[in-house]
Amino acid sequence: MSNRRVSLRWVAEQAGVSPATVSRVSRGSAQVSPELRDRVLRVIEESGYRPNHLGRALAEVRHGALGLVFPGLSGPYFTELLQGFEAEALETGDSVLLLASHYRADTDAKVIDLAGRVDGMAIHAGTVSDAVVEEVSQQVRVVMMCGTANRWNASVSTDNTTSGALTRHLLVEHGYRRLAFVGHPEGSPDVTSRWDAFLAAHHEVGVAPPVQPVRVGLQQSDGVIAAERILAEGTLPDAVVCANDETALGLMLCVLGRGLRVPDDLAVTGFDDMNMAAMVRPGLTTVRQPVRELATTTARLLTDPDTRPAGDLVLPTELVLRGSCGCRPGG
Amino acid sequence: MSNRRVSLRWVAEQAGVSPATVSRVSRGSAQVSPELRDRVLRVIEESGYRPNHLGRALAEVRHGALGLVFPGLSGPYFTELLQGFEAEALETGDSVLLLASHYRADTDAKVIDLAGRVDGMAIHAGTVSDAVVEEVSQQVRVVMMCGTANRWNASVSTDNTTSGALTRHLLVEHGYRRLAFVGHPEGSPDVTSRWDAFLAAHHEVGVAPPVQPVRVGLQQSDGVIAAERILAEGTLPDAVVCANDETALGLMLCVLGRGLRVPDDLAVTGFDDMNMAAMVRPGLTTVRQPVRELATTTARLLTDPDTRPAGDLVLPTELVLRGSCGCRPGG
DNA sequence: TTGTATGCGTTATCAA
DNA sequence: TTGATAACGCATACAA
Repeated sequence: MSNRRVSLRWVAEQAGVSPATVSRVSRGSAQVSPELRDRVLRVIEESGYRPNHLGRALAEVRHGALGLVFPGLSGPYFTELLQGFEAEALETGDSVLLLASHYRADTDAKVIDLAGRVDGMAIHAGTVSDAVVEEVSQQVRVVMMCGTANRWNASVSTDNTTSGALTRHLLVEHGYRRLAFVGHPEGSPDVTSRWDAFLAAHHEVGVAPPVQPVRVGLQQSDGVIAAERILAEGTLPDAVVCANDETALGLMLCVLGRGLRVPDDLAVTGFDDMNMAAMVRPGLTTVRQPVRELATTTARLLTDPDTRPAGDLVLPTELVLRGSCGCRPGG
Repeated sequence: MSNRRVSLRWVAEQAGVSPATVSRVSRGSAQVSPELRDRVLRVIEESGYRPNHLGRALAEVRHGALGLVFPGLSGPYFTELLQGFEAEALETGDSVLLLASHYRADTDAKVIDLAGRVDGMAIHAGTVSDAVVEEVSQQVRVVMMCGTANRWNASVSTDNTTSGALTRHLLVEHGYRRLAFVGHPEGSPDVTSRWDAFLAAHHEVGVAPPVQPVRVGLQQSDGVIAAERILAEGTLPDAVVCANDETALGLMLCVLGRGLRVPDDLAVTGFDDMNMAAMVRPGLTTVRQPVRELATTTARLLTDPDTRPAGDLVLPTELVLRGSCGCRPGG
């Protein structure tokens, strides 16, 4: 019977050995004579003994858990990040403690509390204050996702400047002159970089950028909202650069639903290269970002014993040309 | 300085009081004279002392954490479930340990391990074997999501039979005769119920159902695959009932991209009523399922001290008629 | 190889 | 009100 009263000490008594011996057998940490080993193993088997996690963690000074801090959870981006992180943590036998800030006021306290329950934590940029990041960085190993490293931790992000290459492509190859940008630059460091790259490309090429981005969130429904806002204005832009694929897809869906043609009436681009980008018609021109690798790399930095703060690690991204920008006409 | 060597005992020595007194002050569990209280508080403040989670949990025999076990993480459905659960857990100060099975072989072991780290766990149906569910149910409080209760735990699910009402609507109100079903009935209990209700409705009305469902997964890209499979066949069905909104949206996207008209050439329905369902054109006819409530209810059952296994709790669902089935022509 | 004893950081019981 | 002291369950130096 898997009675919950079975402790290591209880097993020791039953087997007629010392607690230390049971511990050794249980974790295979040292040599034990076959005879005693069998006796202990039998009792463990019959009693369904399982080492108590808290006792072990307290003695080992190790939680066997990793923390993951996000602003929110919605959308395929966070899903992929979460999935990759969790899968990687699973490999090393670590549990994953998830914390979403939901932009609540008491997030700092929650993060600090979380730090007391894990061996390391990944924090997505734009989620908690720098002060708190610094505080927990001194307590547990921390890796920033999509942000920048500080003195005590490392960071992993992807190259957002490809957003500039994409913009140049639209401006130079296709000769578009009026571009719109959909996204909230103040909302997240990633969007900030993409908007900056978007502006820089305009200046390089010598075309006037829009004075304002269309400030919406990063969900698919935000793309629909953006579309309606853009359609409500007098003249249509030549192309709209969305901060991510989700909004691009929502926007395309809405625009196509109104009978407009993409890219003929309006070119559309995204960022991420998520599954659906290749499946819609026309295919979505976008920037491929290794989201899963971002997650697994982060987890590995947290897990690997002999890694130390290595500054900012930037993963490469890649421009992916499909039909929605005007390339491969008819494709 | 937030030196990590500060233990309760250390604080006690610094303040010149007993450990018990520090504990009392720290957690406000008993009356302490203002004088000693201030002394202790000052040391706590200056040292940045924080009670060690493991020590506390070990003594209190309480983890302050909830586990969440899913098959996978992808898609808005799980995202919403996760978000709701996490938010509710946050309310009571519980941490959330996330475990995705990824359909791996060692899932059972992981689930059993998880059970040793939490006070209660929510398990999504179709994730782990009944035997393991039973085993962990005797160890920690368990609530099944979208499954059925056993002797030791409760379950929360939503009413999938509305899928039958939806099918009848298609058959009776619109007079469609050839329906297709997109989803994998053997893949999850939810889809099983919806497929069953779909078949039952056909029998009720006296129309022959399709011999086979279009067996694909539940992601948006699966909807695209399903569309291609359906279009590849000779004749188009009158309507296609998708197991969830995601696949319905993917399917619609693909079908509209090919120049077909919804619902004129092909009616489409989903299940969930996620955000996008109301935003696409035509609006997606679907069944509204209270996903977030499903999650919060589950979390509350796990959290509330005076709840006990209450059998199966079924949340109501509601038929939502929009344009994609043929209702409100032109809407 | 095996056992003893101590520490990990709290909480809680029982005296004082 | 306060302080010893014994759990809680396990790991590990150290001794045998």
